[in-house]
Amino acid sequence: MANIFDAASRKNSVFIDRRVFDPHHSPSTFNHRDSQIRTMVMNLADALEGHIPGNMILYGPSGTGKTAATRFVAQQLEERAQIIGSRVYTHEINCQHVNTRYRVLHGISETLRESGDQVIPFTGWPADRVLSETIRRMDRQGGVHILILDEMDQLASRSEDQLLYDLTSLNVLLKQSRASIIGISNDIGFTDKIPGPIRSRMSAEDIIFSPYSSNELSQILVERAKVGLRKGSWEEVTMRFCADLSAKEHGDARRAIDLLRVSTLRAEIAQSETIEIEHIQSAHKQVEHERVIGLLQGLPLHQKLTLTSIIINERNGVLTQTTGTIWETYVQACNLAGMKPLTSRSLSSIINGFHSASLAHVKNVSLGRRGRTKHVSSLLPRGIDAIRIMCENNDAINLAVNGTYKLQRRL
DNA sequence: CCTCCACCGGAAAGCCGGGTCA
DNA sequence: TGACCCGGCTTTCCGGTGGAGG
Repeated sequence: MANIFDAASRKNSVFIDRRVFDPHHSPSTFNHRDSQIRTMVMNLADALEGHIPGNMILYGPSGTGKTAATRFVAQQLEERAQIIGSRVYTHEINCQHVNTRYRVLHGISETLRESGDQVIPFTGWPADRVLSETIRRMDRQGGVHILILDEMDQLASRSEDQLLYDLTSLNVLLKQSRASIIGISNDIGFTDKIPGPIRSRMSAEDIIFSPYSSNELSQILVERAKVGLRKGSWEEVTMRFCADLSAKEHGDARRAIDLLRVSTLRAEIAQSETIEIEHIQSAHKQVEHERVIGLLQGLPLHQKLTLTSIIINERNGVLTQTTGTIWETYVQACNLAGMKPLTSRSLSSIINGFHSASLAHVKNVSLGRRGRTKHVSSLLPRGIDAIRIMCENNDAINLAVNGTYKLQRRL
């Protein structure tokens, strides 16, 4: 009797090693970022002799290899330190989630916890106490600590200035060890948000990562394909197509690699032995749809109501949407759902958030005597029923959408 | 050239739900 | 059990502003 898993047999899989398509995979060699890596190595070599390496800040859009290059260099540094018997430790903190003074210090401290140490709670302690515990543990370990702050720009709000102050003063407070910072940022203008005194204390060297060109992306994809895909299942020309598509939109290597992964899955589903252009095209569509659907499902209630208002306005033929017209529809929607609307100030921030998430195109415009505002239009891909997705399991939105539709039609 | 609109957006403060600690 | 702390979200306050129209 046929087994239901027969068709899904991996025997003829196009993949031979899926791990190289994992977003966290670090390749054993690192190409196309030679000058950046050289600069990092020059700075960090000091750590091997027990000196304090210069602080560095790596700038560049996402998927330009900042994190991967840093991990690569950090790993090589630790290997080298082990060989020559010098004490160098790297601590990587992703500030996307670990984004407050308390959490960052907590994160560093916990990597240094030994048996017998008190477990620092996720909240509750005064942050100063977490700082002194962190310093105690760093000193106990000794050597040089490299603190890698990934997505550091997420910290640059008022309340986190204190953290940057703490970290740049570490070498004054530490007695038995040394510390140095590698910041990684998507936002090139983020140092401007840091107060001058802290910026000058940090005196970091800037290292710029620009988006990969189509050529570079193509070579990266070929490198991965050589390791991860069965020989004969792919051609350079299809990798080129995949790279061109990615370079045109973002130049993000991570997304390009993921596109190749999904394309390969598409080829497997179609029981094709080779990856064809059409697989890449349909994967491209699928990846974009999944990104948007994920975003929509994860939106908080008022953001859903705001986006719903934008879509309703659009469907009702409002040609140029401004903050004002969205606000009116949004207030109606809230009333119908029996909810208290947020202030227009909050709505304005929500709309800006849609722009960053590429859910809407937002442009500041001046209408002269008629004031300044934003022009807003949704960027949702065709074929996605955004309102239906947002309505799932949400009575408030259902109520607001249906009511607002009826109301608008009557007008 | 000046006014003035309809917002913008930074800063600060408040609220609230989660937590620790003595 | 009350004082205290953290962090996310929100409101409040308010100075700022591009450019059409007078």
